[in-house]
Amino acid sequence: MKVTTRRRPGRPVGGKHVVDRELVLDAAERAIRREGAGVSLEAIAIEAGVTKPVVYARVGGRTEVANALSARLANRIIVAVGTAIAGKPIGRSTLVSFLTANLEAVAEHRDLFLYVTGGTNDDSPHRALYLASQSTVPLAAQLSAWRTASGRDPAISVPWSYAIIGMLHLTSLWWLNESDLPAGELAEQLTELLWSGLATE
Amino acid sequence: MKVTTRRRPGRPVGGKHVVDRELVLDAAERAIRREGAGVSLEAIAIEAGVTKPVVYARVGGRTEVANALSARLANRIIVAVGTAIAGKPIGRSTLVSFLTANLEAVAEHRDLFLYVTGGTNDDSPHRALYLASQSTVPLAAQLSAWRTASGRDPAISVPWSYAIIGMLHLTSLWWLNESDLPAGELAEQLTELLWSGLATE
DNA sequence: CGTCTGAACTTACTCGGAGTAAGTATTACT
DNA sequence: AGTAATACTTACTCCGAGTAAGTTCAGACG
Repeated sequence: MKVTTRRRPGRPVGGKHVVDRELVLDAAERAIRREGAGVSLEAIAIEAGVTKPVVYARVGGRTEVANALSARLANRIIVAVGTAIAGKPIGRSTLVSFLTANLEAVAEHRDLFLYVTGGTNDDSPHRALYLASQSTVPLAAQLSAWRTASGRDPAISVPWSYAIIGMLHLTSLWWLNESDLPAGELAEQLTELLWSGLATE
Repeated sequence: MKVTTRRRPGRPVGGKHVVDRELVLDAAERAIRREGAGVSLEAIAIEAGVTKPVVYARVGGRTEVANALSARLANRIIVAVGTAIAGKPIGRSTLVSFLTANLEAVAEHRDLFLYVTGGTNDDSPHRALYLASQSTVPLAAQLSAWRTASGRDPAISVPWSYAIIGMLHLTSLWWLNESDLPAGELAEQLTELLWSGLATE
């Protein structure tokens, strides 16, 4: 006999949603942890204790799930980074903290990061941008304010933000898969490039 | 009556391959140009004038096709960049040329770039790294030689290469989709970051 | 010259996942 | 009580990846 007696069709007793959007996304994260980045929507639904159409009703199809998880991940990273550099003035050591916090956050949510970056559907370029933009917005704001404060052109901050996020993105991917450097060390190396530039001076 | 009488089953008259690997990849590029990054293998096969199993025999499944096209794209970029900066010593203006050539090459092969970066299958993180590594290898060699020549630590050049490629990668994506800056201008902005760094000095 | 083996294809599947239509049980309203 | 709306599940369709089996031609061997 089966352990899990599947829920019968029909409205559930109590009349209320059996799971809400957040619970579906929680389930999605667990499913990703278990099965890797290639999870099917059905697996996510089962993990949430419901069936596919419920997932569609709460959050949407594959793209929407991925976007929602992107938002979650971006948010966690932003929070982690925010607390790591809270109060510090912009400077070299703050940059190290920023990068370290980023790397550590990515490592902590490894599977989620791979799921989100490893586009499982066609328009993953768009999602890559979507994910990136969530991270770039606050970063660009910071940069812009900083440049303005030091009397330099702030217009450059948008492309610079994409540049920095992209740099972190690929470096993280490489680091997670093929390197065993400590996060702090890699952060230091990236800081060297980002803060001082290539120039020999 | 049909225009194209489909090839009959059986060995073709003449007994030789009707298309080789390169022709299949050419067809893949055309198919991508026509249908965008979401092309099916069947569409590629038809474009090549054959059927799916031939594509499998010549180059392989989706992943292999994507990898092969990655290699092509990476190669073209490397060549374009190589001729753009041939002979020039490493320096700020060479960096501008490097970045401009990269951006222009990516723009020229827009669809291919989106196909390759927009992983259509599960392990696109791995392919992203694969694509990246092809670009990073020569770059890392350059950087390493340069750092050695100027008496500095060359070990840093691998992560730096990934950093630079990643930066270019995401910036290109953003530029292709949501910006209309001239390539040279964006290259100038990136150079400012990459050469001089964030530091105010 | 006929036959047999292997090469180079196509046809025709299977398999799995995304997305959707239709059915069923419960609640809420009149 | 009877009806409408709600919140599910079942049971599809559709499409693409990948593969097994069938078909035709070339070359070798008698």
